[in-house]
Amino acid sequence: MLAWYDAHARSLPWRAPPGSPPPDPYRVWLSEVMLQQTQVAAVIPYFEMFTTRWPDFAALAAADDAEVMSAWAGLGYYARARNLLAAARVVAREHAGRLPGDEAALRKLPGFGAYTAAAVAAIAFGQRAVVVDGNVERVVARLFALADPLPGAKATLRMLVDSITPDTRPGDFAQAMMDLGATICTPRSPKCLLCPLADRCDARAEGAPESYPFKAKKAARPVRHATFFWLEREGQVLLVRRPPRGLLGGMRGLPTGPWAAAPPQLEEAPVETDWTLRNASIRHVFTHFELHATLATATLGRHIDAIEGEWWPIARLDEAGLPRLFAKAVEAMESVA
DNA sequence: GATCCGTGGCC
DNA sequence: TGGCCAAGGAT
Repeated sequence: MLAWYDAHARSLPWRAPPGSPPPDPYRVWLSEVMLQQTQVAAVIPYFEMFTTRWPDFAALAAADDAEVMSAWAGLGYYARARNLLAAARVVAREHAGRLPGDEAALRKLPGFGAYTAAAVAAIAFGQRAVVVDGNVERVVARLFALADPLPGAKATLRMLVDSITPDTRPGDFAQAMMDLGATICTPRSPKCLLCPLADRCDARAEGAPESYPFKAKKAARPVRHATFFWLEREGQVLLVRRPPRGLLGGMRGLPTGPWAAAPPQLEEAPVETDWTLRNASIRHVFTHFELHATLATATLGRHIDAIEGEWWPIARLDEAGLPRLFAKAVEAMESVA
């Protein structure tokens, strides 16, 4: 794997060339958090923006929460951004601005689970650690033709990864396994002819490597319905800050009514006024449900106040840091107008 | 262990 | 078209 990595490693903004000293732990950490459940191509522009604006732990620890959340907008899984800030502040305050170098200490920081702690320990600090992500699970399940389905097989897979992890260049080994999974040992149509492990791959010997790993079936995704309220006043629209936890937690958004099994129409409008229900429909797929939203619009005169939220210039909504769901609503309004 | 938590790309 | 998947973590 190391020889293959020396020849075929992907060049990525957070990565050091194979065999060279480890890169800046801050950049390794930031990239690993962004890469959680997120593909490389989606991460690269966010990584460049973040490292330009906040080049180290001290800068990020001193940043405004709202600016960091806005910068993360569109990348998804917003708890990552909240934990990112919390971890940066712990590192700045309690660890003299440096990430601890061992896996157990890393694991205690917000946003560091088993994978991220192992990956940072291996890649940024050269520690031997068992790094298991979705790519590694797939590669190893195929290599050993593991018949047990995920997620139940995770403990077995971790033992198998441990059994093949070397003492030397553990960071390069981990990245080699992940590169292999991302480029060769892909979920569908794996490119076995290019794989350095093809000779010893049990799944390939069986003839259907793409059938691994076996997985339990997922539950069907229900549909929920909501109304988004577009309230205008003098070229501005009302935005609210969502609660700090839960779905899109801590992000700006349009006021919405309840998200229910049936269209809620004008329930929980931010103000009692003459709403117009539009027939523009917004569809957005989350991990566990699909949302169908309709828009209700209204315009206020200048003297109505005492409404919770921020009045935001409509012409500058692209700067509001709206998650995609609400950005879609803005697009729908632009097409209506 | 099961659920919740975004978004975009792919076939 | 829609189901699946992606460098997972928190509760």
